[in-house]
Amino acid sequence: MPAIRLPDGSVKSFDKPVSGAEIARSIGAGLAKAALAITVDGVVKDLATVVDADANIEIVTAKHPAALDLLRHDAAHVLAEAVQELYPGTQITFGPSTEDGFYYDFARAAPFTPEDFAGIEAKMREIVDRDEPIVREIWDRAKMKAYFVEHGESFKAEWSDEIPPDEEISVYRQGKWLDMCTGPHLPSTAKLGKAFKLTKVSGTYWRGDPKNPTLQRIYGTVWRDDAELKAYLHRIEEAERRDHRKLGREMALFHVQEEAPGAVFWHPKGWALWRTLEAFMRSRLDRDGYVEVKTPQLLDRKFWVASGHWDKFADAMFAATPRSESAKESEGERFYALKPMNCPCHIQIFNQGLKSYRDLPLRLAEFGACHRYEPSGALHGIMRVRAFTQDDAHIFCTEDQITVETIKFCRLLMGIYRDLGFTDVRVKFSDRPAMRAGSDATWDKAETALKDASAAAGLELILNPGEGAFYGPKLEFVLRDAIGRDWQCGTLQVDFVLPERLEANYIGEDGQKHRPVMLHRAIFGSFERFIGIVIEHYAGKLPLWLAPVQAVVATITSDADPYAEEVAAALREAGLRVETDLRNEKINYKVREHSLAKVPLLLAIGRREAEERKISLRRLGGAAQEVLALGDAVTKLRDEARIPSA
RNA sequence: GCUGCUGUAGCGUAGUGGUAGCGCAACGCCUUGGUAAGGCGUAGGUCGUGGGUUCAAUUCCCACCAGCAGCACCA
Repeated sequence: MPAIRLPDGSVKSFDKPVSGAEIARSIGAGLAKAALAITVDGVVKDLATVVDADANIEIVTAKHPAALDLLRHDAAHVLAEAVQELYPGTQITFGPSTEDGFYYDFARAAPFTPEDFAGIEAKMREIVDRDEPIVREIWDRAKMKAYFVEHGESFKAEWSDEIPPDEEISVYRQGKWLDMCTGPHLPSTAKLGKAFKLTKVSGTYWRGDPKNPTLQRIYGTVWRDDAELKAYLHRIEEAERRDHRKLGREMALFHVQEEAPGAVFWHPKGWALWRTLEAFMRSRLDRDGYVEVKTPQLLDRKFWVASGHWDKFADAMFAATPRSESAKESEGERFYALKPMNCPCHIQIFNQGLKSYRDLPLRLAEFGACHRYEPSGALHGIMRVRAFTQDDAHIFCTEDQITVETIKFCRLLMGIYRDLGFTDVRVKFSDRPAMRAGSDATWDKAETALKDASAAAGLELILNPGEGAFYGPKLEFVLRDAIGRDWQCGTLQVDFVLPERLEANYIGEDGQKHRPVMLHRAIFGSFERFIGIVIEHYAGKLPLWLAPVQAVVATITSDADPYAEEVAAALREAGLRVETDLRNEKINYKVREHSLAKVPLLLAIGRREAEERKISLRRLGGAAQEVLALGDAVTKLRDEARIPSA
C-alpha cells in the first residue's frame, strides 16, 4: 500500500493504489483543480498515473517549472488536431516543445502561410473550449500500425514500425483526435488555456534528412497566461530593437561584408569600445598576476597533428599554402593552418626552458586571434563569427593549486561582470563524460577541486552531468542580460590531457619531472560576441566609461566656436573621447541627433557659457541641465569616465 | 551544412518585360537659433554576381555569393 511523501516532507498513506488526481484531491479541492500532472520520484507523469508503491510525489500546477513544457507539448497536439480538422488530408508527424514554445511538422502538398494562422488559432481555441479529456492508452503495435495505415498516416505508420519491441506504445487521445506519443500530457485540452500564438512556418525534412520528403513546420509559443505571453512578445520586440547588427550600423561601430563572411570590419567607434574593454580586462589581468603573451596565427600542419587538433577538428580549420613558385621549390608542398585556439601555442611558451615548481602557477594570457570555419548557417552578426579574438589564458599549475586558482578566477570574473553591469550570473558545472581521458582518481580530484573552489567563491552550481570536456571537468558562466536572455561567456576547464600530449614538464621539490595541470579559462569568451552582448544589454546606451564618444561639445551660436574648441581640448586632455558639433544647426536639432546617437554627455555652449567660462551639461535620457565652471566640469567628468578599478 | 525567405543610393523602403521613384542621411545656400527635427535647393543607383530566354531583363529561368528566420552545430 503506497506511502506518498510530499515535498513538505509529510507522508500520506493510502490503502490502495492511487492516481495523481486522487492524491491532489486528498490534499485539497483547490489543488485538485489546479493540478496539471505529477512527478513521481522527480519524473513528470500524467495526472492519471496510478501510484502503487511508496514514492516521492509532487503535484505539478502552473507554477511548477515543468508546467510550461507540458503546456507546450499539449499545444503542439492541439495545433495538430486543429490543422487536421481544418485541412483534411494533412498528415501528422512530430510535434515537440521547444525553448519558447512548440512546433508541429505536417505533410501537406499545399503550403501553409501566415495568413492561415488566424483560422488555425481560432480552431485551437475552439478545441480548448471543448475541454476534451486527454486520455492515455496502451495499444498493441499491430493495431497502431493498422490505425495509421487506415487513416492515411504513412509517416506515423513508418515510425510505429521503428519503436523498439520492448517499448510500450502509448497513444494520447483527445476527442476524436489521437497521436502516438510518449507523453506526459495535461488532463484535458481546457488546461492549455489560450495564451498561445502561432509565430511562423518553415520547411523541414521528414526525420531531418534531405533525402526524405519535405514537411511543413508550424511554430507557436504558449505561456501560462496572457500576461506571460504579452511579456514574451514584448521581449521579442525588445530584442529586435536592441539587435546589435542594427545598432552597430546606426552607431557606426562596425560592418561586415560579403567578401569576409564571419569577420568584422571595426570602425573607429567600435574599435574605441573594443580598446576600452581590452584595457579594462588587461588591467584586471595584470593585477591578478597574469603575464600577457602573443603567439602565431599561422602554424605548420604538423603542429596541429601533434596537438591532436588536426585529427579532431580539421574540418573547422582554415589551411593556407604559400603561393609563390620559389616557396614551393624551397619548402615543397608545405602547408599551414590558422589557429583555432591558443592553448597549444601557450604550451610552447611554457616548454621553453626548464620550469620549476617555483614558476607555478604560471598564468599566460593572450588576446588571441583565432579562426574557425563555422557552418554558414551558424553565422550571426558579430556574435557568431569565423574570425574572433578570445580573452584567453592558461594557468599552468599543480593539482594542489587547482582550488586556489579556481577561487581566484571566480572572483576575477565576477568582479569584471559586475563592473560591466551583469549582476545575474549562473554557474554550470559539467562533470566527467562517458568518453574521457585520464583515470577516475584524477577526475575525482579535479571535480572535487572545482566544486570546493566554487563553494569557497560563494557560487551556487547548476549541475550538468556528463557534459564535461573529454580532457576534464568545466565550469561555465552564464550571464543574464537586461531583457532576461542568457549568454554563456566565461569558462574554466581543467585539462590533464594536453600537457601530456605536448609534453609539458616542471621540476618538483623532489628534483623529479612532473606534469603540470592546465586550466583553460576565458571571461568574455570572444571579444566580438561579448561586445555584441554588451550592445544588446544596454540597447546601445553604453555607460559613460565604455561609450565610444563620451561627450559632444555643441555650440548654440557660432560666436562660441573658439570656446567650444577649448572645452573639447580640455576634456580630451583629461582623457575623454570628445567630439565637437559646430554645425550651423539649432541646438534642438543637435540635442536630438546626439541623443539618438546615444552620446552620454552633451555640453551646450552658447554666448553665456563662453563669456562666463562655463558649460551647460545635459545627460543622455534626462532633460535637466547643469551649469558648471569649465575646470569643475573637466575634473568631475574625468572621474566619472574612468575605467572602473574597484 | 539543411529548409524557407531576401538582396533596388550610406540607411529604411516603393515599383515594373521598354535601362528606376520616395523618406531620412549627405552636400550647397539662407537662417545665429538656448536643450529631441528651421527653410530652399543639389547630387547620388550598370537594381548581389555570372549565365540563359527575349527585339528588349532590375523584372522571367538557372547557377553561384551573401544575408535573414528556424534546425543542426558551437570541439
